Amino acid sequence: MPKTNRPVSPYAADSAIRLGQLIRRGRIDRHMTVAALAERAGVSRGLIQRIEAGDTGCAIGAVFEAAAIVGVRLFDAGPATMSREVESNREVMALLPKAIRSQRTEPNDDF
Amino acid sequence: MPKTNRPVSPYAADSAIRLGQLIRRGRIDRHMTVAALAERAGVSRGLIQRIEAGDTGCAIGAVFEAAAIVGVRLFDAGPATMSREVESNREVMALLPKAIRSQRTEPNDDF
DNA sequence: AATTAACGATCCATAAATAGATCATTTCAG
DNA sequence: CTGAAATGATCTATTTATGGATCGTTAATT
Repeated sequence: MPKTNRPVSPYAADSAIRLGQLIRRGRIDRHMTVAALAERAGVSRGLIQRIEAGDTGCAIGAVFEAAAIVGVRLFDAGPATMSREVESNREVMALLPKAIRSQRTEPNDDF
Repeated sequence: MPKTNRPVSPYAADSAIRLGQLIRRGRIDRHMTVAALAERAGVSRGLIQRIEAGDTGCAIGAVFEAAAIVGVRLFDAGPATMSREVESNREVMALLPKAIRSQRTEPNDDF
């Protein structure tokens, strides 16, 4: 349990917990100790524990690093294709409007 | 560009950038300004900018919160099913070994 | 083309995350 | 069953992220 926590929605909190589960599972499947994963990720043992617990305060870089090491696939792209995915999407991004003007109809809460 | 950055692997860095792209795209599709998203997520405007830029230092809770608001689907589970996904996986987790003993073949960093 | 909101970047003070050490407990191997 | 190792938890010092303000630039609308 983290010392303190900023308020987050249930979906965001659950997403962090889910990712923590995937990381823990991947680590155990690979017969790695928490300490071993921490060392390879370049972080402390305590941070790995918080990551696996789904602490929403952890830096996303540390979490993704741990995920990568234990083989958790992010956003339907493996290590080989993630870079290309990002690159090809830059073109798409370039076509989007650079600034949003009208708030139009009240922000959609439907999801 | 973030002030400072802890070293992360290309895959982790690209993953953060990819998620930032998805969030930015979702925000623009919904005609939301950066400021509007920031307010709804309960964070500062500057943080949203860093999130969309793929800054690996951002708290994962803030990133997932922004993702949720603009409708980015995480780990193949929408808001309705994420909670159940986590819950049903607790049983699976319970079956895994609680501690890892043998390093098996010492983490061979031979290459 | 002019207007003005949105954006991106930077600086500083403050709040928060992280590292590192330590201790108790659990759990696996012999 | 026993011993050693892994885990989980907690504490403090330090590093770092974040909020909030500001400024120049960009770009959408008229």
